[in-house]
Amino acid sequence: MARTQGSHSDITGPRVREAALALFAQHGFAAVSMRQIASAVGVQAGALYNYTPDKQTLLYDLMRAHMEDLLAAWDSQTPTGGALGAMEAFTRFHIRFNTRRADAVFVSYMELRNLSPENFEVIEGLRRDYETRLETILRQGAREGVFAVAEPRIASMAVIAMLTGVNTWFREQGRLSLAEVEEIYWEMVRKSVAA
Amino acid sequence: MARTQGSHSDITGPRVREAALALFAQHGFAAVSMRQIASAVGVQAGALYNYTPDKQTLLYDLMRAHMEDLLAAWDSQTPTGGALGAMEAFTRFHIRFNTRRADAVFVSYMELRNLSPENFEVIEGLRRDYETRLETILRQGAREGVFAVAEPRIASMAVIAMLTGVNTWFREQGRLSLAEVEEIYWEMVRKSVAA
DNA sequence: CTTTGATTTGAACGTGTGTTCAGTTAAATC
DNA sequence: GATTTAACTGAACACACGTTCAAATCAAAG
Repeated sequence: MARTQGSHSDITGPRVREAALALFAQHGFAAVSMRQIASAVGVQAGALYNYTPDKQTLLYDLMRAHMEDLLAAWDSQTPTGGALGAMEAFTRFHIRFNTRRADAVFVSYMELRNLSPENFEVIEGLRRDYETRLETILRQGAREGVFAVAEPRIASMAVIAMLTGVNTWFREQGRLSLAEVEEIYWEMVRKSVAA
Repeated sequence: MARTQGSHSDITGPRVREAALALFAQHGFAAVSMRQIASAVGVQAGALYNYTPDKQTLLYDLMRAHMEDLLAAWDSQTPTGGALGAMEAFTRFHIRFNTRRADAVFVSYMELRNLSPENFEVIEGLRRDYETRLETILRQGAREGVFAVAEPRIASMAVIAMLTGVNTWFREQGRLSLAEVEEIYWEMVRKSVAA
């Protein structure tokens, strides 16, 4: 045998995904060609097919990886302080995680309609899983008497929509630091679900 | 002279815009061809160029019309009851207006990157105008002592993000009526900015 | 140094793109 | 009914698309 499995592959594979993510975020999935991605990586278009069976699967893999990272990152935390503590942890986690991966967040939201029905179901399921994490906190808080939410499922979607909105305007070099942004949003979130 | 200006034109023009809006919302601007739009209207692709100079301008006109409708509809209201009354009016207005024009809202948010720089500036300006309407209410409420918001501009974006999120899950035939949805969101919004 | 096979190239495939325009159609005016 | 002209067709333009694959390349193993 010659050449251990994946020598350039170990480098090119990630670079393909990085370039695709950045380009998809900037121009949209449909507006980006395989040749553009290849050019950003520094290979010919044909070489991409060593790393993905097709363009659609490349998108799907990016989105699935992002959603699984998100869930794994949250699940690796163990918030203390009851429902209120969990709520604060979730708020700060969501803002921090999402602002650091703006491209992946953007693509995972904007390009859902470019997924095949089966792939869409998987991604949508992961999104629902994430929402359920927050819904569980809200229900727990209602039992504890610290939250008053008429519809925990809808409240969880409302809070997530509000927090994800940070990505549309936040810039690392802007007037407000990430810590300040967390503070502002945590205050609003806290009050919005408070008993 | 023969034929008053625009006979079929009066009918075909709006139909082109309707078809384009629906298709852009469903598949995305870049993924929709002029031939698809023409086919939905029942004409050949060439005929579309009687109604738009090019595909890009068709998108721009749809987005501008939507944003101007939004601003005009809000400005035609004259809320009473001080800042709190205005806030409630804004919340209910935004939900009602946006759920009824889901396609236009979706396109106006998702396809910003497909606008030319000049066109983008115009649409972004209209969006800022709308946010400023809400920001003004928040500042007024702070003066009145009924609201406590550290950053009115950011709070306005947070509230709008939360309210626009309704569009991602609300269905006319769903479990909750629009009135119930308004109620749930108004309670959350009210508390989130309350003093 | 030769062998091996993973990796990449480069050209080709059929199909679709936005846009243009000479020519056709048909409705409204005189 | 003849005339006018807005509205539309249908074909063409040059170019770009995703994907395939035989051939070339080249780093590591023997």
